[in-house]
Amino acid sequence: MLTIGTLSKKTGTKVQTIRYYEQIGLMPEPGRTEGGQRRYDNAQLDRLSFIRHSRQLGFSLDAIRELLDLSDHPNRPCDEADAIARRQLKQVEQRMARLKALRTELKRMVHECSGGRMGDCKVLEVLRDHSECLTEHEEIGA
Amino acid sequence: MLTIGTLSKKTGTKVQTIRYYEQIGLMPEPGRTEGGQRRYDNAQLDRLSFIRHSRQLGFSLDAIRELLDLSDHPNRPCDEADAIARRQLKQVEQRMARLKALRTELKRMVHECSGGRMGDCKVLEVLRDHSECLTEHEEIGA
DNA sequence: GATACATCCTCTAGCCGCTAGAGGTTCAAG
DNA sequence: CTTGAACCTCTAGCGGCTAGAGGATGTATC
Repeated sequence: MLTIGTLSKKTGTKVQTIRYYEQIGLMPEPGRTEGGQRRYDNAQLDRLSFIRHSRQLGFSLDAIRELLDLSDHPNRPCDEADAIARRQLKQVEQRMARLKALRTELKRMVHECSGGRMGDCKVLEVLRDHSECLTEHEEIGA
Repeated sequence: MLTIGTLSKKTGTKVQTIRYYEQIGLMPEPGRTEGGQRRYDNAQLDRLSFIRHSRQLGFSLDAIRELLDLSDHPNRPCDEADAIARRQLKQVEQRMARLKALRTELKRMVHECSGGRMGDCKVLEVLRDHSECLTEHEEIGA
């Protein structure tokens, strides 16, 4: 039986985050001591590790919820889990493409700035005038 | 004189967002009609374009605030603006590196899954067991 | 001048995924 | 039996918006 603190250390998840996952129904309600403190078993440790690892790979909590559901039905075909992972891969690739465009533009800004006064600063000039940009970039909320 | 709706269309910023920028002090309080509706001039249009473009390049609202301040002092040396842009470039590069690791891992997951049942699903297996990962990846909050 | 109706106003609350802090209780070691 | 670290609940906040309720204004047309 693990305390929430031990679980926290074992999985690298903050205590508050574990309670948060319980609150939103991602983690089940654990048993309690007489005094009301949470006690976890190994199944719950595995579940939290799964969640944590999925988060590291960038899955949303909603996607993780789906994956956890799927993993409870070992006899169903696994296309669905596969589809979720593919979706995530696609998102990562899109984000990378956007960042690449940003990087190009930022690099250009920084290179062209040769350390004069603000009035002639290339950085500020580029920010003022989008038409100076070579690439399309639609970051915001990515 | 522009209405908020016109400003919204010209800059591609939602009306609510413009009001939000005013609320947090990023946009100045504009003039008003007798009836209390906002009216904007060209200086404000330029300022919002600057903000919008900076957001597209991934700058935080705080960074933009600094950049706007700097751009009001054309005689100061431009190192500071330069530094902010370099910082942003660095962040973008870090994010890209992280995403690259994620992509590798996700690709592997998806490739190894050959469409059996959930019980044998490689996707779920990898998520269950971090030690199967080849790369380090510490996404979460990136 | 009346009417219609698009656009504007303020205000509140919600999104994601946590994180922090106040103020109080429980547990385990010595 | 005392200490003090770790636990508890609850509320509020982060960034950067976004959505909706419920009402006022502005402009074009008749």
